[in-house]
Amino acid sequence: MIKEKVRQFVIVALQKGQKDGIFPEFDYSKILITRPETKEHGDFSTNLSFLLSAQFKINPVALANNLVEVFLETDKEYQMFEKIESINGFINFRLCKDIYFKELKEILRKKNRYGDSLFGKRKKVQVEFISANPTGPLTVGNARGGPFGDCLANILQKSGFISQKEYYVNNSGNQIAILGHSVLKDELSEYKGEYIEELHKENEEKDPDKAGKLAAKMIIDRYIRKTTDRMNIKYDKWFFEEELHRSGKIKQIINILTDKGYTYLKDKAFWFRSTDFGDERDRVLIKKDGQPTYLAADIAYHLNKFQERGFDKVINIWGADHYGDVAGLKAGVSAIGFPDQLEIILLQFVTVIKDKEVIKMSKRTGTYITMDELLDMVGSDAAKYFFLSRGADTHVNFDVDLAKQRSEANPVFYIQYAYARICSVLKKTGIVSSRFNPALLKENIELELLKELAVFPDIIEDVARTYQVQKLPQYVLELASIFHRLYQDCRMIGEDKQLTRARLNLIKATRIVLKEALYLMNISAPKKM
RNA sequence: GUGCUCGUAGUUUAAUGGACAAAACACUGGCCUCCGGAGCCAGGAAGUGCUGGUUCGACUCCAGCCGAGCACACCA
Repeated sequence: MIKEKVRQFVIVALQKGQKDGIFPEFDYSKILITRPETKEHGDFSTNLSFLLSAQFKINPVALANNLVEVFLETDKEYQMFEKIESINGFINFRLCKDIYFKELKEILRKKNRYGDSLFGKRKKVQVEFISANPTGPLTVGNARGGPFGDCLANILQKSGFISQKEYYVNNSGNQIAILGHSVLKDELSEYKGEYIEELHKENEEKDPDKAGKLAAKMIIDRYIRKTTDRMNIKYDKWFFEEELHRSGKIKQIINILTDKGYTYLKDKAFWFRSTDFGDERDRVLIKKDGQPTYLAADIAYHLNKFQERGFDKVINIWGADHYGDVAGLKAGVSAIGFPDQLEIILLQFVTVIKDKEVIKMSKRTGTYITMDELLDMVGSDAAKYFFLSRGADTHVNFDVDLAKQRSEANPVFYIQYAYARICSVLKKTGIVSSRFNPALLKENIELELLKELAVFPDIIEDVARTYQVQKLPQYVLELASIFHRLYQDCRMIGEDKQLTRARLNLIKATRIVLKEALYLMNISAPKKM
């Protein structure tokens, strides 16, 4: 990664300066290497002088000037930079073009493995997402976690983790009984909607529990799975809660917690002392009617994840309505000996607006917009891009009436168009020799594209580190934009054979990165549109 | 009432405490005898809910207030 090379250079130069007695000891981990917003500020810049000035009470601007001299001196040996200068206390670096030319060859050589890293150290990580209750079709709100979890798992895999995708099916407990009653349409019926009508017609069971279980199975197969299939999400495993009850795992977890002394009996219920692990109140494991709670099953489920299946890390992507459960489950996971290995990402709710009114989503009242309806309206790629490009904490607004109209202008098509254009040019020219002289790429826009391509590995690692998935769609949009500008300004296939070959290799590299980024987002990369 | 999340151009969203707040859509004007016009160029448009504070520097951190969503179960 080019950014890391810059960081290493800065550290080496600093150490040299310290040896010469120019600078005092300093914590290098605080050094920030960033890409400036404007090109005039170079390829990378550092806040180093501000850090040092705060710590040692020196004027940052003067310090920056000194640092530049030290850097320039060090660079005589390394020959990495075209320009190092200080502006307003920032130190800006412009790298030699050779570095980028080498990176271009690297992309062409590594192909779709460009951006792969060992960041994850082959640790096993599980990403669990959507996991909506099997009591109805996926709503737009439920489905937000789909693209997010899918993309995050893909990026973690690319970053050297062994990642798996899982859907947890809560096919036990009260809600399944209620679903049964709803299918039977008796006086305890609650869920409403077309799918209930359909299940009601087909149902032959008399017993509400059995009817509910069967209905849940059908809802998974017929509705939920169909929707995840339409989004092309491939789960490694669908885990059924029922399994935990059947195999006695819940009893086991209660025994484990009891043996460790974290449980007690109160008001005829059996409690988990979760306050020992930072929770604000204790939680019930077994209700006074003898039935285990959802939490008991969930802790058992996580014991299975960590102990039986050996995941080093588990990332659960939940809707924000489950906020109240986070502390309880984290306490449970800590109690069974896996503290700090569970991450829970909460996705804020999607507000659906129709006819300028906010629709309250509820499967019980039957008012909701299903993900399938959204997919019918805008298609899978546009829907995925829409959700992916927003941060987890954002309260997304989704206007159904604008969806269709907006979808035609969805940036995803702009990105796919860039990909299709490249494919079209390369199809026209046939096989392109990989022997070319990158130094012929002299136009500013060519260099700009080259620099943007070289950022891809940074973006991947950044997402793997922060889970800020929206950085990837943003990056690809920028990349596509630079390509379109290049395409407008420069002829790819021209008189000059050498230049043509260099340019074709440049767009070949662009195609590699675009394709990989689209793959990670699970968005299609059409050769023709 | 308490806790969590959020409040940024007309709209939908970006912005590890860093440079003049960035894009897309919409709007206005322009660009193909030439590799795909689903494209390109130019322009107007917010100073980040409000009031203070911390800092060399705040959309970002802190306090208070206003507004929105969610949660505060022996439901899942």
